[in-house]
Amino acid sequence: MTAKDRRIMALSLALAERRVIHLKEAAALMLVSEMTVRRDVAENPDLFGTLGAHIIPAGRPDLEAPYAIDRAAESHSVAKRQASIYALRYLQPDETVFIDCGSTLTHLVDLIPADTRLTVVCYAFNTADRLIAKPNITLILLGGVYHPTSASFAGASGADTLSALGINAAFLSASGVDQQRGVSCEQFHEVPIKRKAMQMAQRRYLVCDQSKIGRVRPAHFADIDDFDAIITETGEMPLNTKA
Amino acid sequence: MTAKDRRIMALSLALAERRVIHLKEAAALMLVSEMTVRRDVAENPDLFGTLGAHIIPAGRPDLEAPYAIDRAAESHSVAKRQASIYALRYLQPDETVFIDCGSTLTHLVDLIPADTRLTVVCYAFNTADRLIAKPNITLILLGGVYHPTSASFAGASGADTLSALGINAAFLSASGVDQQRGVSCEQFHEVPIKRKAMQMAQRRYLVCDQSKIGRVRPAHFADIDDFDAIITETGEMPLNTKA
DNA sequence: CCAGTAATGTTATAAACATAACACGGCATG
DNA sequence: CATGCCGTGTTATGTTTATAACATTACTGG
Repeated sequence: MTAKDRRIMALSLALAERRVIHLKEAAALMLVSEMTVRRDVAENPDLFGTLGAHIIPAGRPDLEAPYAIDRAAESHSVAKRQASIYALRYLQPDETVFIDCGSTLTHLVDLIPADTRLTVVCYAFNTADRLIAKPNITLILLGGVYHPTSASFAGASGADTLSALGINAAFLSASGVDQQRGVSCEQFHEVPIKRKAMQMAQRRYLVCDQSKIGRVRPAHFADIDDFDAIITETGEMPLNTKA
Repeated sequence: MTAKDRRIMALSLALAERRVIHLKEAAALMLVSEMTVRRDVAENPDLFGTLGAHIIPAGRPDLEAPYAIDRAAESHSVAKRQASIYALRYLQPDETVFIDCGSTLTHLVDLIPADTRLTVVCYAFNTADRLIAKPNITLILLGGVYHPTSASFAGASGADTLSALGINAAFLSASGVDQQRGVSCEQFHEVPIKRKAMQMAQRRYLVCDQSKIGRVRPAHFADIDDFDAIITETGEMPLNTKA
């Protein structure tokens, strides 16, 4: 048993350093046949996964699910992407911007050119994840307790940190936008951060797809004319008739 | 040009939802031949990468580099893993623990069983990343400005948040441990958080490999007998003769 | 409308990969 | 010291993937 154990140990180790390792490489590494490595991997599905002949760490629940176009349509990802393309025009280089959580704004992050220098404040894990990969971004993450439903962090210190920052533009997301009942989201814990970010920002943009218009969700956080513009897949609609 | 553009757009979109997509699936999705998708992918190496017939988002600098055993040996990963195995014994279920940044403790995180319920406080991105995947962990991330060198966040609010937490055990890392000159790390911004975490914790463990013993690094943050134990690949050495 | 070029598809062939079947050696247990 | 199991390697076979060459279609500028 011990030789085998050593192998799976070594393989986990190698995978901790690199994210993938090729079957052939792994076999050469521990001086056994590819077949043996295959069997090791197959026997430990909780540890290892595989993409063709490449061994990867386990826990990629996204691999199994076939990509359903309807699911993508349902989630309005094309609309979100398009809205983000419009929103990108409001993102000025060398500024400090706040980026809200939610899947819409991850598209915005993806669209930021690699050479754009920017300071970004965020509180969502998936947003931070993408920003870390970009070399010219200074990232400020608001911490707190992690909420899996929105992949975001929430806590008192987040709003505190925000108060000490000078923010040029805030990009907010919402899952409900109603003329009378204002702008709302699903999670209450997002509200204090959204509000504080809007308060601190010079410019406020709401980015969402048209399907959100007319909907009301539980957590209200702003009125429509608190924003300088609402940006959807059909373009921007200037507001701020208040000021 | 426009049809092609639409395709790479759609492919980016699909990859934003799932992390990988199979060549065949992608071809079916946009109603072109696999060959065309191959060419699309090959023409945009800055957007897409490939693992066999699986298309993945670009920016995996770890793929190209062949896995060098010497580099692994150099980084003492086996020793770190072993030290973490010993450290795991001090991790009690249902407690609140602090986990420091640094590659050693990412091993500890990897070793936490999936069914262990735990509240974990951390401030390193790679630590948080691994913890999010674990269902029974409540994660508290200390935010702040991101420092790429240590993949960690630093800021005043981190220490503040810590003061409001009750921590049972703190697992610290270090890159220098010297009998006379105490325990030190590379980055000064880690010091306030390390100190506060130690101050708040009931039990304090230093986890590092033997190569760190006798070394002194720039940022001093504790003395040796501030710890309840120092845990290395050879096992734990109880201390705290102070108390 | 035509030539020329870019984009896409098709096919052929080689390489890589997956899987099953069987062979060999060690090393426990009776 | 045989028996049988376990771990491992080898081989054979079919499938998938990679690449290049060529055929077809679509698009462009004149």
